[in-house]
Amino acid sequence: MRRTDTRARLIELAEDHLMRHGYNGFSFRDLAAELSVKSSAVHYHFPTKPDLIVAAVERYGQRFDAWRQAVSHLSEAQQLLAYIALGQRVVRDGRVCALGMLQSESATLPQAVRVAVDAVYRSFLDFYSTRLSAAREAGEAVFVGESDVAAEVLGCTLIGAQHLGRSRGPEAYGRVMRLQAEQMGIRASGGGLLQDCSL
Amino acid sequence: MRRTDTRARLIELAEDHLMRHGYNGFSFRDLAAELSVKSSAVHYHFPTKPDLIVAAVERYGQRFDAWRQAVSHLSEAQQLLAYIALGQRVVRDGRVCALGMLQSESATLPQAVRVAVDAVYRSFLDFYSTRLSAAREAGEAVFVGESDVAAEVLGCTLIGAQHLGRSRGPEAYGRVMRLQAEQMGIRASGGGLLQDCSL
DNA sequence: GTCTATAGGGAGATAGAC
DNA sequence: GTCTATCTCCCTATAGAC
Repeated sequence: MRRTDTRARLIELAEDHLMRHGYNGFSFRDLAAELSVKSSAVHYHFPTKPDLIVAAVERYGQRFDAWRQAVSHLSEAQQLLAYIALGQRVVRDGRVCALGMLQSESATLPQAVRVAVDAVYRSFLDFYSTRLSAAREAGEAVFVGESDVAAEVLGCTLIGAQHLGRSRGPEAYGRVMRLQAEQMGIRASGGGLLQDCSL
Repeated sequence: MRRTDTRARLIELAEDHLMRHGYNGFSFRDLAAELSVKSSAVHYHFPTKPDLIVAAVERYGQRFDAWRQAVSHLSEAQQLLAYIALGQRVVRDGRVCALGMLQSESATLPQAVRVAVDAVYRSFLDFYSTRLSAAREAGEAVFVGESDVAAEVLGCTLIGAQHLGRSRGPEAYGRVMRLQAEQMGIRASGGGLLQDCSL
């Protein structure tokens, strides 16, 4: 059977496997089986595994950029809370942020993948940092020091909470992030349901 | 060559590999080579890989208990700061808390290992929780809500910061944990060098 | 306790037919 | 674009000699 969208499907599938089992937790054969093709067909589209993963990570970054765009109409604090809520849905789905997964595997990753992860990580940090900074000025957040560092703190806690949430239930993620948000004085002033900002 | 301490050495080695590359990041052959024996000798001491890892995790818990004992003379806040400082030395050494590593792999772990990790995790959480609670009463910490949840927050941030520290340098760990400690109002009142509490 | 030898399987990757 | 077939390597694990 001749298909034209295998390449795109592979990137999607790879992203999902990455978030569930990490770089070393799945093989080309696994992906191939789910698309009812052989692993050699996968190698046709992506000669090596790093090639595929880099593509998946880059797409992950693009999707995040799209998400940022989609929630940009919300208040600063609401955008942060929306991302935290998004993180919980990911955990409920048995997954973890792809960057968090890859970061924990960083010592066993091909260099090309590490580089790609690093680039996308900057996007995420930029989001946290700019929102936190603006939120503080708008009186929607209270924290000390540079917003860049506060952004790192928030990111670390979120990743840690996702790992925790997978082994001890999604409620653990909720508990942790709720308190952390409170500690950073993140308060939504505008109202509105965060559940609406999925994607 | 006939040895009597291979079993103990294997547990030590396994712990180290666990902290560097995780459960799926090393093999019996790797350990065997480092002890200049064959992998079948490893299987003699530990029939299966989960057997070895469970033993390593349990020993990790025992070492942590010993560490708690060793720092118990310090003030509550100092004990917390000592653990945070210990975490940075681990990162400088290219490693990560074994529990943090295993937690991120949780989806691909044999059940026996997950159970062992869970048990030891409770030790760590108990440490955070009791120290935070006592520190708050002693005016050495300021945070809202239950100390159990604050403990989870601190633990998540620390694990996340260790992963971050490995991919972006140990200073990142320091930045993050310094701010997080500050946010939780953790202040050492007694003085004294934290560097002394290595173990 | 450790060895050699080996079974049985899965990984990433390639060659050449269709 | 996808297939079959195959290579090479590494993994966990076992049997039986020393």
